Amino acid sequence: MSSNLFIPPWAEQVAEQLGTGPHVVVTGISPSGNIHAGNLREVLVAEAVANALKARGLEVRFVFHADTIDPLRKIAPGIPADYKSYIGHSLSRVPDPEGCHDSYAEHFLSPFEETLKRMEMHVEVLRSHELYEDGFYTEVTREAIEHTEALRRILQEVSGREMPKHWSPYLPRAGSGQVVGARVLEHLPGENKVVFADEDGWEEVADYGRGEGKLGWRVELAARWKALGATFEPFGKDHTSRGGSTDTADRMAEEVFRYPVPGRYEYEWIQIKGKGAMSSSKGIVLLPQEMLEIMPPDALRRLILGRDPARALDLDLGAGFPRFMDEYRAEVEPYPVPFAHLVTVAQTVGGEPEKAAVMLRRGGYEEAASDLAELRRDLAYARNWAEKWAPESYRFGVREEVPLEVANLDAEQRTYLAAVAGRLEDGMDGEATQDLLYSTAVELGLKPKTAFGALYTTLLGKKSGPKAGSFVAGLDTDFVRERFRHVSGLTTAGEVED
RNA sequence: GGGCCAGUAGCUCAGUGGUAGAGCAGGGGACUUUUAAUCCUCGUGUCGAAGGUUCGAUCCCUUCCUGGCUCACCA
Repeated sequence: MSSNLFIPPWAEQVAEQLGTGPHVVVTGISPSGNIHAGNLREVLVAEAVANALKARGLEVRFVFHADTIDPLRKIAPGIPADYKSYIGHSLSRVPDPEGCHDSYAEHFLSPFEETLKRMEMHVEVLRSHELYEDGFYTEVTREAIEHTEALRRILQEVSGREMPKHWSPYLPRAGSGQVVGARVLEHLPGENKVVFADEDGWEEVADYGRGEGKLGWRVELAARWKALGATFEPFGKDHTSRGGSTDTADRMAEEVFRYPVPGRYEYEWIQIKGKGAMSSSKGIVLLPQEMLEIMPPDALRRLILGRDPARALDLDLGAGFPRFMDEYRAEVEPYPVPFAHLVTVAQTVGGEPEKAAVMLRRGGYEEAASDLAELRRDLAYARNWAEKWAPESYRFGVREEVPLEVANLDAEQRTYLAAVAGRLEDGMDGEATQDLLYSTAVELGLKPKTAFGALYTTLLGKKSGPKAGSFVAGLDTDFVRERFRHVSGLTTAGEVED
Protein backbone atom coordinates (compact mmCIF):
# COMPACT_ATOMS: atom_id res chain seq x y z
CA MET A 1 0.00 0.00 0.00
CA SER A 2 1.99 2.93 1.28
CA SER A 3 5.38 2.43 -0.27
CA ASN A 4 6.99 5.30 1.56
CA LEU A 5 6.44 4.44 5.19
CA PHE A 6 6.42 7.13 7.80
CA ILE A 7 9.41 6.40 10.03
CA PRO A 8 10.22 8.97 12.70
CA PRO A 9 13.81 9.25 13.93
CA TRP A 10 13.08 7.80 17.37
CA ALA A 11 11.59 4.67 15.75
CA GLU A 12 14.68 4.31 13.61
CA GLN A 13 16.84 4.45 16.74
CA VAL A 14 14.77 1.79 18.45
CA ALA A 15 14.97 -0.43 15.39
CA GLU A 16 18.74 -0.10 15.31
CA GLN A 17 19.02 -1.71 18.71
CA LEU A 18 16.64 -4.59 18.10
CA GLY A 19 18.86 -6.96 16.23
CA THR A 20 18.21 -8.79 13.00
CA GLY A 21 15.06 -10.66 13.91
CA PRO A 22 12.86 -12.14 12.70
CA HIS A 23 10.72 -9.72 14.67
CA VAL A 24 7.36 -9.88 16.31
CA VAL A 25 6.12 -6.45 17.31
CA VAL A 26 3.31 -6.70 19.81
CA THR A 27 0.85 -4.23 21.19
CA GLY A 28 -1.81 -5.23 23.67
CA ILE A 29 -4.95 -3.51 24.75
CA SER A 30 -7.86 -4.49 26.89
CA PRO A 31 -11.30 -3.75 25.40
CA SER A 32 -12.79 -3.02 28.79
CA GLY A 33 -14.21 0.25 27.52
CA ASN A 34 -13.84 2.69 24.68
CA ILE A 35 -10.48 2.27 22.99
CA HIS A 36 -9.42 5.89 22.75
CA ALA A 37 -6.79 8.06 21.14
CA GLY A 38 -4.35 7.30 23.93
CA ASN A 39 -4.57 3.62 23.15
CA LEU A 40 -4.03 4.47 19.55
CA ARG A 41 -0.74 6.04 20.50
CA GLU A 42 0.51 2.67 21.69
CA VAL A 43 -0.47 1.01 18.44
CA LEU A 44 1.12 3.77 16.41
CA VAL A 45 4.36 3.52 18.35
CA ALA A 46 4.44 -0.18 17.58
CA GLU A 47 3.60 0.44 13.95
CA ALA A 48 6.36 2.99 13.56
CA VAL A 49 8.91 0.58 14.98
CA ALA A 50 7.61 -2.24 12.82
CA ASN A 51 7.95 0.01 9.79
CA ALA A 52 11.47 0.96 10.76
CA LEU A 53 12.37 -2.71 11.01
CA LYS A 54 10.79 -3.44 7.65
CA ALA A 55 12.67 -0.57 6.11
CA ARG A 56 15.84 -2.27 7.23
CA GLY A 57 14.82 -5.31 5.27
CA LEU A 58 13.98 -7.40 8.31
CA GLU A 59 11.17 -9.86 8.68
CA VAL A 60 8.43 -8.42 10.87
CA ARG A 61 5.15 -9.68 12.21
CA PHE A 62 2.97 -6.95 13.71
CA VAL A 63 0.39 -8.14 16.22
CA PHE A 64 -2.40 -6.40 18.06
CA HIS A 65 -3.29 -8.54 21.05
CA ALA A 66 -6.77 -7.73 22.32
CA ASP A 67 -7.22 -8.93 25.89
CA THR A 68 -10.72 -10.17 25.31
CA ILE A 69 -10.54 -12.89 27.95
CA ASP A 70 -9.70 -10.42 30.70
CA PRO A 71 -12.30 -10.15 33.43
CA LEU A 72 -14.64 -7.17 33.61
CA ARG A 73 -13.35 -5.09 36.50
CA LYS A 74 -15.62 -2.15 36.86
CA ILE A 75 -18.72 -0.64 35.39
CA ALA A 76 -17.75 2.18 33.05
CA PRO A 77 -19.99 5.22 32.70
CA GLY A 78 -22.83 4.49 30.31
CA ILE A 79 -22.89 0.80 31.13
CA PRO A 80 -26.07 -0.46 32.84
CA ALA A 81 -25.65 -0.74 36.59
CA ASP A 82 -26.89 -4.32 36.66
CA TYR A 83 -23.75 -5.26 34.79
CA LYS A 84 -22.08 -5.49 38.13
CA SER A 85 -23.23 -9.08 38.22
CA TYR A 86 -20.81 -9.69 35.34
CA ILE A 87 -17.82 -8.34 37.18
CA GLY A 88 -15.17 -11.04 37.17
CA HIS A 89 -16.46 -12.55 33.93
CA SER A 90 -14.42 -12.55 30.74
CA LEU A 91 -15.15 -9.60 28.47
CA SER A 92 -15.68 -12.05 25.63
CA ARG A 93 -18.50 -13.71 27.59
CA VAL A 94 -20.29 -10.61 28.79
CA PRO A 95 -23.15 -9.42 26.57
CA ASP A 96 -22.86 -6.23 24.56
CA PRO A 97 -24.46 -3.49 26.69
CA GLU A 98 -26.06 -2.05 23.57
CA GLY A 99 -26.85 -5.37 21.97
CA CYS A 100 -25.13 -4.60 18.69
CA HIS A 101 -22.21 -7.01 18.90
CA ASP A 102 -21.59 -10.55 20.08
CA SER A 103 -19.98 -9.50 23.32
CA TYR A 104 -18.87 -6.66 25.52
CA ALA A 105 -15.34 -7.07 24.18
CA GLU A 106 -16.47 -6.88 20.55
CA HIS A 107 -18.56 -3.82 21.23
CA PHE A 108 -15.45 -1.82 21.99
CA LEU A 109 -12.93 -3.71 19.92
CA SER A 110 -14.85 -3.72 16.69
CA PRO A 111 -14.96 0.05 16.04
CA PHE A 112 -11.31 0.33 16.90
CA GLU A 113 -10.44 -2.45 14.52
CA GLU A 114 -12.42 -0.59 11.88
CA THR A 115 -10.31 2.49 12.55
CA LEU A 116 -7.13 0.49 12.17
CA LYS A 117 -8.38 -0.65 8.78
CA ARG A 118 -9.19 2.87 7.69
CA MET A 119 -5.66 3.82 8.65
CA GLU A 120 -4.35 1.02 6.48
CA MET A 121 -2.61 -0.48 9.44
CA HIS A 122 -1.12 -3.81 8.49
CA VAL A 123 -1.62 -5.51 11.79
CA GLU A 124 -2.86 -8.92 12.82
CA VAL A 125 -5.63 -8.57 15.37
CA LEU A 126 -5.64 -11.46 17.82
CA ARG A 127 -8.26 -12.06 20.48
CA SER A 128 -6.90 -13.56 23.64
CA HIS A 129 -9.95 -15.70 24.37
CA GLU A 130 -9.53 -17.36 20.98
CA LEU A 131 -5.83 -17.91 21.59
CA TYR A 132 -6.60 -19.63 24.86
CA GLU A 133 -9.40 -21.69 23.34
CA ASP A 134 -7.21 -22.75 20.43
CA GLY A 135 -4.52 -24.00 22.77
CA PHE A 136 -2.03 -21.33 21.82
CA TYR A 137 -1.21 -20.69 25.46
CA THR A 138 -1.36 -24.29 26.66
CA GLU A 139 2.39 -24.84 26.87
CA VAL A 140 3.24 -21.59 28.63
CA THR A 141 0.31 -22.08 30.97
CA ARG A 142 1.58 -25.49 31.98
CA GLU A 143 5.04 -24.04 32.42
CA ALA A 144 3.66 -21.27 34.60
CA ILE A 145 1.70 -23.63 36.81
CA GLU A 146 4.72 -25.85 37.22
CA HIS A 147 6.74 -22.83 38.35
CA THR A 148 4.11 -21.43 40.65
CA GLU A 149 6.54 -20.97 43.52
CA ALA A 150 9.16 -19.17 41.47
CA LEU A 151 6.54 -16.87 39.99
CA ARG A 152 5.09 -16.12 43.36
CA ARG A 153 8.52 -15.31 44.73
CA ILE A 154 9.20 -12.88 41.90
CA LEU A 155 5.87 -11.17 42.43
CA GLN A 156 6.54 -10.77 46.10
CA GLU A 157 10.09 -9.59 45.70
CA VAL A 158 9.44 -7.13 42.93
CA SER A 159 6.11 -5.72 43.91
CA GLY A 160 6.63 -6.02 47.64
CA ARG A 161 3.20 -7.48 47.92
CA GLU A 162 2.40 -10.56 49.96
CA MET A 163 0.66 -13.07 47.72
CA PRO A 164 -2.22 -15.12 49.11
CA LYS A 165 -1.47 -18.58 50.40
CA HIS A 166 -3.23 -20.33 47.57
CA TRP A 167 -2.03 -18.02 44.87
CA SER A 168 -1.79 -19.54 41.44
CA PRO A 169 -0.62 -18.04 38.15
CA TYR A 170 -3.69 -19.65 36.61
CA LEU A 171 -7.22 -18.35 37.01
CA PRO A 172 -9.70 -21.11 36.15
CA ARG A 173 -13.22 -20.14 35.19
CA ALA A 174 -15.81 -21.40 37.61
CA GLY A 175 -19.23 -22.63 36.62
CA SER A 176 -20.54 -19.23 37.66
CA GLY A 177 -18.45 -17.59 34.96
CA GLN A 178 -16.05 -16.02 37.42
CA VAL A 179 -12.40 -16.13 36.47
CA VAL A 180 -11.24 -14.68 39.73
CA GLY A 181 -11.53 -15.95 43.24
CA ALA A 182 -10.92 -19.65 42.75
CA ARG A 183 -8.25 -21.71 44.50
CA VAL A 184 -6.23 -24.11 42.39
CA LEU A 185 -5.85 -27.40 44.25
CA GLU A 186 -4.15 -29.73 41.85
CA HIS A 187 -2.43 -29.75 38.49
CA LEU A 188 -3.02 -32.55 36.00
CA PRO A 189 -0.30 -31.75 33.47
CA GLY A 190 -0.99 -34.79 31.29
CA GLU A 191 -4.57 -33.63 30.71
CA ASN A 192 -3.93 -29.88 30.64
CA LYS A 193 -6.27 -29.53 33.56
CA VAL A 194 -6.41 -28.11 37.03
CA VAL A 195 -8.69 -29.06 39.87
CA PHE A 196 -9.87 -26.04 41.79
CA ALA A 197 -12.31 -24.88 44.44
CA ASP A 198 -14.69 -22.17 43.30
CA GLU A 199 -15.70 -19.17 45.38
CA ASP A 200 -18.27 -21.30 47.19
CA GLY A 201 -15.84 -24.14 47.86
CA TRP A 202 -17.16 -26.54 45.23
CA GLU A 203 -14.55 -28.54 43.42
CA GLU A 204 -14.40 -28.16 39.67
CA VAL A 205 -12.03 -28.97 36.85
CA ALA A 206 -10.79 -26.56 34.20
CA ASP A 207 -9.10 -27.46 30.93
CA TYR A 208 -6.47 -24.82 30.33
CA GLY A 209 -5.86 -26.14 26.84
CA ARG A 210 -9.34 -24.99 25.87
CA GLY A 211 -9.55 -21.57 27.37
CA GLU A 212 -11.40 -22.52 30.52
CA GLY A 213 -9.52 -19.84 32.38
CA LYS A 214 -6.51 -17.64 31.90
CA LEU A 215 -3.18 -16.67 33.36
CA GLY A 216 -3.12 -13.78 35.79
CA TRP A 217 -2.22 -10.52 34.12
CA ARG A 218 1.38 -10.16 35.23
CA VAL A 219 2.28 -13.74 34.44
CA GLU A 220 0.37 -13.65 31.21
CA LEU A 221 2.45 -10.74 30.00
CA ALA A 222 5.68 -12.68 30.24
CA ALA A 223 4.07 -15.88 28.96
CA ARG A 224 2.66 -14.01 26.00
CA TRP A 225 6.09 -12.77 25.00
CA LYS A 226 7.31 -16.31 24.82
CA ALA A 227 4.26 -17.74 23.11
CA LEU A 228 4.22 -15.03 20.47
CA GLY A 229 7.98 -14.78 20.20
CA ALA A 230 7.71 -11.05 20.90
CA THR A 231 10.79 -8.95 20.24
CA PHE A 232 9.30 -5.53 20.87
CA GLU A 233 6.39 -4.06 22.76
CA PRO A 234 5.66 -0.46 23.74
CA PHE A 235 4.37 0.37 27.21
CA GLY A 236 2.60 3.28 28.76
CA LYS A 237 4.23 4.78 31.78
CA ASP A 238 1.70 3.26 34.14
CA HIS A 239 3.13 -0.16 33.44
CA THR A 240 6.78 0.76 33.63
CA SER A 241 6.85 2.06 37.18
CA ARG A 242 9.15 0.37 39.64
CA GLY A 243 7.42 -2.74 40.87
CA GLY A 244 5.00 -2.50 38.00
CA SER A 245 3.95 -5.14 35.52
CA THR A 246 6.97 -4.83 33.27
CA ASP A 247 9.31 -5.23 36.23
CA THR A 248 7.75 -8.52 37.22
CA ALA A 249 7.31 -9.72 33.65
CA ASP A 250 10.97 -9.04 32.88
CA ARG A 251 12.13 -11.28 35.68
CA MET A 252 9.53 -13.94 34.97
CA ALA A 253 10.57 -14.03 31.33
CA GLU A 254 14.22 -14.48 32.14
CA GLU A 255 14.06 -16.69 35.21
CA VAL A 256 11.01 -18.81 34.59
CA PHE A 257 10.16 -18.83 30.92
CA ARG A 258 13.77 -18.51 29.80
CA TYR A 259 12.81 -15.98 27.22
CA PRO A 260 14.75 -12.79 26.49
CA VAL A 261 12.92 -9.60 27.43
CA PRO A 262 11.59 -7.90 24.28
CA GLY A 263 12.70 -4.44 23.28
CA ARG A 264 10.66 -1.67 24.79
CA TYR A 265 9.62 1.90 24.27
CA GLU A 266 8.03 3.84 27.09
CA TYR A 267 5.56 6.38 25.88
CA GLU A 268 3.95 9.28 27.65
CA TRP A 269 0.26 9.97 27.72
CA ILE A 270 -1.92 12.14 25.63
CA GLN A 271 -4.04 14.81 27.16
CA ILE A 272 -6.90 16.76 25.71
CA LYS A 273 -6.18 20.43 25.98
CA GLY A 274 -8.16 21.87 28.82
CA LYS A 275 -9.56 18.52 29.96
CA GLY A 276 -6.60 16.47 31.10
CA ALA A 277 -5.57 12.88 30.59
CA MET A 278 -7.93 10.54 28.89
CA SER A 279 -9.89 8.32 31.17
CA SER A 280 -12.84 6.16 30.34
CA SER A 281 -13.97 6.19 33.92
CA LYS A 282 -13.98 9.99 34.07
CA GLY A 283 -15.69 10.26 30.74
CA ILE A 284 -12.72 12.05 29.18
CA VAL A 285 -12.47 10.10 26.02
CA LEU A 286 -11.43 11.01 22.54
CA LEU A 287 -12.09 8.30 20.01
CA PRO A 288 -9.88 7.81 16.97
CA GLN A 289 -13.05 7.58 14.90
CA GLU A 290 -13.95 11.13 15.88
CA MET A 291 -10.55 12.37 14.88
CA LEU A 292 -10.80 10.78 11.46
CA GLU A 293 -13.85 12.94 10.89
CA ILE A 294 -11.66 16.01 10.77
CA MET A 295 -8.36 14.81 9.34
CA PRO A 296 -6.93 12.16 7.05
CA PRO A 297 -5.34 9.03 8.53
CA ASP A 298 -1.78 10.17 8.02
CA ALA A 299 -2.44 13.44 9.77
CA LEU A 300 -3.87 11.47 12.67
CA ARG A 301 -0.71 9.39 12.79
CA ARG A 302 1.47 12.43 13.11
CA LEU A 303 -0.78 14.17 15.53
CA ILE A 304 -1.00 11.25 17.93
CA LEU A 305 2.61 10.26 17.66
CA GLY A 306 3.82 13.81 18.11
CA ARG A 307 7.48 14.60 17.75
CA ASP A 308 8.43 11.97 20.27
CA PRO A 309 5.93 9.66 22.02
CA ALA A 310 8.20 9.59 25.07
CA ARG A 311 6.92 13.09 25.68
CA ALA A 312 3.51 14.06 26.87
CA LEU A 313 1.22 15.59 24.32
CA ASP A 314 -1.52 18.13 24.75
CA LEU A 315 -3.98 17.60 21.94
CA ASP A 316 -5.52 20.83 20.75
CA LEU A 317 -8.37 20.17 18.36
CA GLY A 318 -9.82 23.64 18.91
CA ALA A 319 -8.15 26.92 18.11
CA GLY A 320 -4.80 25.28 17.49
CA PHE A 321 -6.04 22.79 14.94
CA PRO A 322 -5.97 24.88 11.74
CA ARG A 323 -2.29 25.50 12.21
CA PHE A 324 -1.58 21.82 12.65
CA MET A 325 -3.49 21.02 9.48
CA ASP A 326 -1.65 23.72 7.57
CA GLU A 327 1.70 22.36 8.65
CA TYR A 328 0.69 18.83 7.80
CA ARG A 329 -0.72 19.70 4.41
CA ALA A 330 2.24 21.87 3.53
CA GLU A 331 4.27 18.67 3.60
CA VAL A 332 1.79 16.66 1.61
CA GLU A 333 0.38 19.03 -0.98
CA PRO A 334 2.07 21.51 -3.28
CA TYR A 335 -0.48 24.33 -2.90
CA PRO A 336 -2.60 23.75 0.16
CA VAL A 337 -5.53 26.01 0.90
CA PRO A 338 -5.29 27.39 4.43
CA PHE A 339 -7.53 25.25 6.57
CA ALA A 340 -9.26 28.29 8.01
CA HIS A 341 -10.27 29.31 4.51
CA LEU A 342 -11.49 25.83 3.76
CA VAL A 343 -13.64 26.11 6.85
CA THR A 344 -15.21 29.27 5.48
CA VAL A 345 -15.79 27.69 2.09
CA ALA A 346 -17.23 24.53 3.56
CA GLN A 347 -19.69 26.41 5.67
CA THR A 348 -20.70 28.57 2.75
CA VAL A 349 -21.32 25.91 0.14
CA GLY A 350 -22.04 22.88 2.27
CA GLY A 351 -20.77 19.63 0.89
CA GLU A 352 -20.86 20.50 -2.78
CA PRO A 353 -17.37 20.40 -4.21
CA GLU A 354 -18.40 22.00 -7.52
CA LYS A 355 -19.55 25.15 -5.76
CA ALA A 356 -16.52 25.06 -3.50
CA ALA A 357 -14.28 24.86 -6.54
CA VAL A 358 -15.88 27.99 -7.96
CA MET A 359 -15.33 29.79 -4.70
CA LEU A 360 -11.74 28.63 -4.42
CA ARG A 361 -10.95 29.71 -7.96
CA ARG A 362 -12.23 33.18 -7.20
CA GLY A 363 -9.96 33.20 -4.23
CA GLY A 364 -6.99 32.22 -6.35
CA TYR A 365 -6.67 28.61 -5.21
CA GLU A 366 -6.64 27.09 -8.64
CA GLU A 367 -4.81 23.91 -7.64
CA ALA A 368 -7.12 23.00 -4.82
CA ALA A 369 -10.14 23.49 -7.07
CA SER A 370 -8.92 21.02 -9.66
CA ASP A 371 -9.37 17.74 -7.80
CA LEU A 372 -13.01 17.46 -6.83
CA ALA A 373 -12.71 14.13 -5.06
CA GLU A 374 -9.99 15.44 -2.82
CA LEU A 375 -11.87 18.67 -2.34
CA ARG A 376 -14.95 16.77 -1.24
CA ARG A 377 -12.92 15.06 1.47
CA ASP A 378 -11.28 18.25 2.62
CA LEU A 379 -14.62 20.01 2.78
CA ALA A 380 -15.97 17.25 4.99
CA TYR A 381 -13.03 17.60 7.36
CA ALA A 382 -13.46 21.35 7.49
CA ARG A 383 -17.18 21.21 8.02
CA ASN A 384 -16.98 18.55 10.71
CA TRP A 385 -14.33 20.52 12.49
CA ALA A 386 -16.38 23.70 12.32
CA GLU A 387 -19.41 21.95 13.77
CA LYS A 388 -17.71 20.08 16.56
CA TRP A 389 -14.43 21.66 17.52
CA ALA A 390 -14.10 25.17 16.15
CA PRO A 391 -14.18 28.19 18.44
CA GLU A 392 -17.39 30.13 18.05
CA SER A 393 -15.71 32.80 15.96
CA TYR A 394 -15.10 30.30 13.17
CA ARG A 395 -18.60 29.05 13.01
CA PHE A 396 -21.36 30.24 10.77
CA GLY A 397 -23.94 28.82 8.45
CA VAL A 398 -26.10 30.31 5.75
CA ARG A 399 -29.59 30.10 7.16
CA GLU A 400 -32.14 28.20 5.17
CA GLU A 401 -34.87 30.38 6.55
CA VAL A 402 -34.77 34.11 7.23
CA PRO A 403 -33.05 34.49 10.61
CA LEU A 404 -35.11 35.92 13.45
CA GLU A 405 -32.26 38.30 14.14
CA VAL A 406 -33.30 40.48 11.18
CA ALA A 407 -35.88 42.02 13.48
CA ASN A 408 -33.03 44.06 14.93
CA LEU A 409 -32.14 45.72 11.65
CA ASP A 410 -32.99 49.41 11.38
CA ALA A 411 -34.47 51.27 8.43
CA GLU A 412 -31.11 52.36 7.04
CA GLN A 413 -29.86 48.81 7.00
CA ARG A 414 -32.95 47.64 5.19
CA THR A 415 -32.53 50.34 2.61
CA TYR A 416 -28.97 49.18 2.17
CA LEU A 417 -30.05 45.60 1.59
CA ALA A 418 -32.59 46.67 -0.99
CA ALA A 419 -29.99 48.77 -2.79
CA VAL A 420 -27.52 45.92 -2.86
CA ALA A 421 -30.18 43.55 -4.15
CA GLY A 422 -30.86 45.92 -7.00
CA ARG A 423 -27.21 46.11 -7.99
CA LEU A 424 -26.08 42.53 -7.65
CA GLU A 425 -25.47 40.88 -10.97
CA ASP A 426 -24.84 37.29 -11.93
CA GLY A 427 -21.23 36.33 -12.39
CA MET A 428 -19.66 39.05 -10.24
CA ASP A 429 -16.45 37.88 -8.68
CA GLY A 430 -15.34 38.40 -5.12
CA GLU A 431 -13.59 41.67 -5.71
CA ALA A 432 -16.38 43.23 -7.72
CA THR A 433 -18.87 42.17 -5.09
CA GLN A 434 -16.74 43.60 -2.34
CA ASP A 435 -16.60 46.92 -4.22
CA LEU A 436 -20.33 46.91 -4.72
CA LEU A 437 -21.06 46.19 -1.08
CA TYR A 438 -18.66 48.82 0.13
CA SER A 439 -19.50 51.60 -2.32
CA THR A 440 -23.21 51.12 -1.75
CA ALA A 441 -22.67 51.56 1.96
CA VAL A 442 -20.66 54.73 1.40
CA GLU A 443 -23.24 56.19 -0.98
CA LEU A 444 -25.97 55.67 1.59
CA GLY A 445 -23.84 57.23 4.27
CA LEU A 446 -23.64 54.03 6.28
CA LYS A 447 -20.62 52.95 8.26
CA PRO A 448 -19.15 49.79 6.75
CA LYS A 449 -19.60 47.99 10.00
CA THR A 450 -23.31 48.77 10.05
CA ALA A 451 -23.82 47.83 6.43
CA PHE A 452 -21.86 44.62 6.61
CA GLY A 453 -23.58 43.78 9.85
CA ALA A 454 -26.93 43.90 8.07
CA LEU A 455 -25.63 41.57 5.43
CA TYR A 456 -24.29 39.00 7.87
CA THR A 457 -27.41 39.16 9.99
CA THR A 458 -29.60 38.55 6.98
CA LEU A 459 -27.59 35.62 5.68
CA LEU A 460 -26.05 34.09 8.80
CA GLY A 461 -27.97 35.42 11.77
CA LYS A 462 -24.68 36.79 13.11
CA LYS A 463 -23.17 40.25 13.19
CA SER A 464 -19.94 39.24 11.56
CA GLY A 465 -18.69 36.61 9.22
CA PRO A 466 -16.16 35.71 6.55
CA LYS A 467 -14.81 38.28 4.14
CA ALA A 468 -17.99 39.57 2.58
CA GLY A 469 -17.06 39.94 -1.09
CA SER A 470 -15.97 36.41 -1.85
CA PHE A 471 -18.51 35.05 0.57
CA VAL A 472 -21.50 36.66 -1.12
CA ALA A 473 -20.06 36.00 -4.56
CA GLY A 474 -19.88 32.33 -3.68
CA LEU A 475 -23.59 32.18 -2.98
CA ASP A 476 -26.33 31.83 -5.51
CA THR A 477 -27.05 35.36 -6.75
CA ASP A 478 -30.80 34.83 -7.04
CA PHE A 479 -30.92 33.50 -3.53
CA VAL A 480 -29.09 36.54 -2.16
CA ARG A 481 -31.22 39.02 -4.10
CA GLU A 482 -34.40 37.34 -3.02
CA ARG A 483 -33.32 37.16 0.62
CA PHE A 484 -32.23 40.80 0.70
CA ARG A 485 -35.41 42.05 -0.97
CA HIS A 486 -37.52 39.95 1.31
CA VAL A 487 -35.84 41.15 4.47
CA SER A 488 -35.84 44.81 3.46
CA GLY A 489 -39.51 44.78 2.52
CA LEU A 490 -40.62 42.63 5.40
CA THR A 491 -39.10 44.66 8.15
CA THR A 492 -39.90 47.99 6.55
CA ALA A 493 -43.51 46.98 6.30
CA GLY A 494 -43.41 45.88 9.89
CA GLU A 495 -42.24 49.30 10.99
CA VAL A 496 -44.88 51.06 8.98
CA GLU A 497 -47.51 48.97 10.71
CA ASP A 498 -46.17 50.08 14.05
C1' G B 1 9.17 7.90 48.14
C1' G B 2 10.16 5.39 42.97
C1' G B 3 9.59 6.29 37.64
C1' C B 4 8.88 9.15 33.16
C1' C B 5 8.61 13.99 30.97
C1' A B 6 9.34 19.08 31.02
C1' G B 7 11.61 23.99 32.58
C1' U B 8 14.29 28.41 25.76
C1' A B 9 11.04 35.71 23.95
C1' G B 10 4.32 37.81 27.27
C1' C B 11 1.84 32.79 25.54
C1' U B 12 2.42 27.85 22.79
C1' C B 13 6.58 25.51 21.55
C1' A B 14 10.99 24.34 17.63
C1' G B 15 16.24 23.88 17.85
C1' U B 16 21.91 22.81 17.25
C1' G B 17 28.89 21.28 20.42
C1' G B 18 30.82 26.96 17.75
C1' U B 19 27.78 34.15 17.57
C1' A B 20 19.67 31.94 19.88
C1' G B 21 14.36 30.49 16.35
C1' A B 22 8.90 30.02 14.65
C1' G B 23 3.62 30.86 15.39
C1' C B 24 0.39 33.81 18.21
C1' A B 25 0.12 38.15 21.21
C1' G B 26 2.24 43.13 21.33
C1' G B 27 4.63 47.98 19.02
C1' G B 28 5.14 50.82 14.35
C1' G B 29 3.77 51.60 9.19
C1' A B 30 0.64 50.80 4.52
C1' C B 31 -4.25 50.00 2.47
C1' U B 32 -11.05 54.83 0.86
C1' U B 33 -12.98 48.15 2.16
C1' U B 34 -16.27 45.22 7.96
C1' U B 35 -14.05 40.14 9.48
C1' A B 36 -9.34 36.31 14.55
C1' A B 37 -8.73 41.21 8.09
C1' U B 38 -4.46 41.67 4.57
C1' C B 39 0.66 43.39 3.40
C1' C B 40 5.42 45.39 5.37
C1' U B 41 8.35 45.98 9.70
C1' C B 42 10.15 45.33 14.99
C1' G B 43 12.51 40.17 19.39
C1' U B 44 19.93 40.96 23.42
C1' G B 45 15.82 36.55 26.10
C1' U B 46 20.80 35.03 32.99
C1' C B 47 18.10 29.03 26.78
C1' G B 48 15.53 26.65 35.59
C1' A B 49 20.36 26.80 39.17
C1' A B 50 25.29 25.27 40.32
C1' G B 51 29.39 22.43 39.12
C1' G B 52 32.10 19.27 35.39
C1' U B 53 33.94 17.54 30.30
C1' U B 54 35.62 20.70 26.05
C1' C B 55 39.46 25.39 22.57
C1' G B 56 34.19 26.37 23.08
C1' A B 57 27.64 24.07 25.83
C1' U B 58 21.44 26.23 25.66
C1' C B 59 22.63 21.51 23.47
C1' C B 60 27.05 16.01 26.77
C1' C B 61 27.80 14.42 32.32
C1' U B 62 26.65 15.20 37.73
C1' U B 63 23.88 17.37 41.53
C1' C B 64 20.02 20.47 42.89
C1' C B 65 15.36 23.46 42.36
C1' U B 66 10.44 23.86 40.16
C1' G B 67 6.23 21.90 37.52
C1' G B 68 3.21 17.94 35.18
C1' C B 69 1.87 13.00 34.91
C1' U B 70 2.27 8.06 36.82
C1' C B 71 2.87 3.82 40.54
C1' A B 72 -0.10 -3.17 41.70
C1' C B 73 -3.36 -4.70 36.54
C1' C B 74 -8.11 2.14 33.02
C1' A B 75 -1.96 3.65 27.58
